Amino acid sequence: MPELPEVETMVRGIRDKVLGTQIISVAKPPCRCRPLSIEPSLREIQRRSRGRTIVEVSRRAKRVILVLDSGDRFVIEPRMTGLMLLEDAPDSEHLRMEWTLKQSGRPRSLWFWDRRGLGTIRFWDAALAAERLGPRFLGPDALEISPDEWSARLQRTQRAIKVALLDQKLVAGIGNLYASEILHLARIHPELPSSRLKRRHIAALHDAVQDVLRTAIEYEGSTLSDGTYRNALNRNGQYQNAHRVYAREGETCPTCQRAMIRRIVQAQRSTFYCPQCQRRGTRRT
DNA sequence: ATTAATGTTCAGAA
DNA sequence: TTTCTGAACATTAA
Repeated sequence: MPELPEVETMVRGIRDKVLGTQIISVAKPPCRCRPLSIEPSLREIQRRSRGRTIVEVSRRAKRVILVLDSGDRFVIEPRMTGLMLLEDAPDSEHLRMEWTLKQSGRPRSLWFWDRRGLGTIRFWDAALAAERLGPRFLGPDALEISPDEWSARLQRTQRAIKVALLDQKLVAGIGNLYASEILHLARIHPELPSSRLKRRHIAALHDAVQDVLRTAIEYEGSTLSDGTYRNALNRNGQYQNAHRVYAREGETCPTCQRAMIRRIVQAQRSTFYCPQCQRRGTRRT
């Protein structure tokens, strides 16, 4: 499920061990599953990355970025089930990429593990990365956008607010799970058209995004019942225990303690909300 | 045993 | 132009 908090956790988990190391080699481990989507060819990536030093480990939206001293960079997109790992993976069957790094003279492996195999790895120079990670493709990071910017961007679409929050070009980093959590905390009905949000909605949304995403990062992300997501040391996240509505259909709302959490489908994906706390109308609280 | 559902993204259709 | 649909894939729950 890597959304912003999970990807940030991956970055924090590997940064200290990876920063300043030299790349000895890059390889696709023998794995009987379908080939990893990479660009350009593995051969060219190997040629341009061998011997280079990793000078930055960062995140852009839901992507992990490894910047090399040449200015080239790996842009890793975990999509549904991808993980960056320094320790043992859940299984060896789905290891898709291995970086062998030289850390104070000794080799050390960094892995990209991905069960469903929808993740991608791109190797781009600085200019191409600036283009592909720029405003034409991705909106501002969800943790950095200001209330005014929220307002301007939400005004531009009639889609339901829950659907709009998943549009990475509008704002980058929020996924299906955190969209429900954020709207519940902000007390906004998920089907409210984005362009109809009032100033107080925007203020509440901005605060809820900050609150939910920052707390989720502190908890090292959410590990769902399928157990796929783990942090870089292969441990579970803990934020799932703090979920207010996600996957809690039928449970009592933690805010009002009265209504039952409801599940609806929007844009073919589950949305969870409290019909009591999150009203479409113009009323407050 | 089929079918539906799962966190994401993108191409192509409406 | 904007919005919607389905597909990519692997695995589990119903």
